Amino acid sequence: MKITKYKSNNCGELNLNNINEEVTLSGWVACVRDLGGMIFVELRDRTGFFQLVSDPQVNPEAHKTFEKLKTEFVVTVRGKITRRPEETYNEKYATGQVEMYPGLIEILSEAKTLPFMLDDDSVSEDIRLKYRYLDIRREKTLNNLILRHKIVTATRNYLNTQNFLEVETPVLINTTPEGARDYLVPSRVHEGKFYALPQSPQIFKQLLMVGGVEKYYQIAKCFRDEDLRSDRQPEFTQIDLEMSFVEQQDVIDLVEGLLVDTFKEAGVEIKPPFIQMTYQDAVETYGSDRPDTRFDLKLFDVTDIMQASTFEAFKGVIADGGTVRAIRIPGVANYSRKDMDDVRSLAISFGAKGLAWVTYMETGEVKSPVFKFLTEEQIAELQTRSGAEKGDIVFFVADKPKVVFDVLGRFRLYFGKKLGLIDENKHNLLWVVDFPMFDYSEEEQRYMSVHHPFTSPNLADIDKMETDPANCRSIAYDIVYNGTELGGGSVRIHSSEVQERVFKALGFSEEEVQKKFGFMVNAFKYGTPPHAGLALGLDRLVALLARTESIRDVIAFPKNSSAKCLMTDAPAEASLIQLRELHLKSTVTKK
RNA sequence: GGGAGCGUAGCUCAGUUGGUUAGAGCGCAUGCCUGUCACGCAUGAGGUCGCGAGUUCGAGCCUCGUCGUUCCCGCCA
Repeated sequence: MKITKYKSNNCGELNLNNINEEVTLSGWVACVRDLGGMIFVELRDRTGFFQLVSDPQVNPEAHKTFEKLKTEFVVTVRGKITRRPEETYNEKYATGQVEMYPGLIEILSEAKTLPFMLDDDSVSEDIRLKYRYLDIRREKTLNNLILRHKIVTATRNYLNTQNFLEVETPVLINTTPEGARDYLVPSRVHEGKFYALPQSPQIFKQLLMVGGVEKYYQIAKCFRDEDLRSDRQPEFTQIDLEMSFVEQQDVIDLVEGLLVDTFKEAGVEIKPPFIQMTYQDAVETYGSDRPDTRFDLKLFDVTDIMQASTFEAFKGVIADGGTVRAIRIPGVANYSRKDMDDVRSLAISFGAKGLAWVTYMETGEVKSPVFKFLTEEQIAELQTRSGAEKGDIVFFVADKPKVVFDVLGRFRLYFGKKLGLIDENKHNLLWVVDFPMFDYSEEEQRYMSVHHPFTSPNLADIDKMETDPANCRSIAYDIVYNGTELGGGSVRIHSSEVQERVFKALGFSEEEVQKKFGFMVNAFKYGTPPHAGLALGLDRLVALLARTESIRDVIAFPKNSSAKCLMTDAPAEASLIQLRELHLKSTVTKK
């Protein structure tokens, strides 16, 4: 390291190899142990802890300063590294065999008593966020930032080696017609007009492909004005990349290599190629487009059995285009009536209209409210198909396919967690491919893009865009890690004709297309390479590798769950002068 | 927008059926203590029980409202 006036070495890097070296250290006083005579001080910097000792008989001058020290004072010390008496070695610290009797000590900055103790892991998050600069002094928070840095560095190294160019795209752009709510920025120069902050650099990175960049990446800030969750912040970071002259598999190969390198930074070894599962398989088997395959509990189809039964409720659902699926939950046959009521409420809260079940009691008895509608053969077939054993319950949901898969998928996760079936040491990565192109929105009464409007349809399904949009597949893919969507991407449309057909299928008029995407459609008329790309959620990736629940833990200065910064109090009111300059008038009435 | 949980000392929490002066640990202050490393010992300071209203002879505790915070649903191409 470069030697400065304040530092010749880092605290955490000293050991027996440095004995007798004269060093200068600076840092924070983590702890003072005043024994009356001797005083022990733990000095902390980014790298770790180092013990200072003061003895009034060794150095009375320095000792006077030591007596003034309090927690979190910033000090600089100079002295010789010495070996601790062997019986006082501290195995807990890397520097536990050495210490220093400083010849010189200077207090660089005093500190008030902190509002919370740095070694207390149970301090509530709002206090840590209010004093985030103190929270960052905590080893855990700092380590998360260090891990994030390592992952970003590994990403840059990997992509640079693969000949990618890192290109910045603008932050002040136009609003995005599809997708999330935009953050708007009023224009001072253009009265009544607004920029928006990007939800992603999507259009720009595609235009970089038109521009011949061929391989682009960016550690890109993205903004979405939607309600927050522990894994969602209003501003977040994507590892965004795009490549020309490639197909889906080329992107997958590249990203698998990237993930190997980034996971390595967290000490996790993963081995591509990862499983590729179709969207349809994922949804039918796991009830989710981001299946957690760390545990089994697969859904299965019983539509045919119920169709052949005399259970009119289920038969009606099936006649209306519905389906009946089931899941076997092991070891819950002893559930009380109340437990079962809770499970039923859970199903209803997940969107089911009702819940049916078969209980395989420990005694061997098999009970179900639906047995009266079934023949012996059908009951036997149910057991064969479910593989149910004594102690299990098989749950059924009948509804529109979307509802059934969603409910049973959530059931699967709920019981997976509750019954402790999830092996936390697994690192299951998989690709979900063949996403549908469109999804019908009841609210908007039209088809919407499942991915985004620039996603290429599967060439085999291209004419379904007009004839059967619901069954038109796209060339879109998601990377899923332990049941979390880490990122996704697609092969993009590179033909302006196909792009116009997609816009039409989405219900955009020609005027709308010209107005919103005219520049893009035009750009594509000047020679566009086939291209594809993907974006990874950096915050989620780091949070998962740091084994923390919330992405706030891996962001230096995050917003709380109501999108507020507890440290700076942003967002805040703007002055009337500012508003006037921006041609804005608040509609909020003051209380 | 909806649902649930939480809010008592600087921090983390306890507080019985509504009943006298609201407690603990840590931190902080002062004193003692020469090999500590969660140093130890002693003494002490520290409270708008989030805020407002209501019920009651009496509210930290019950009711309503409100604010803050967390999680979930909706939302997040």
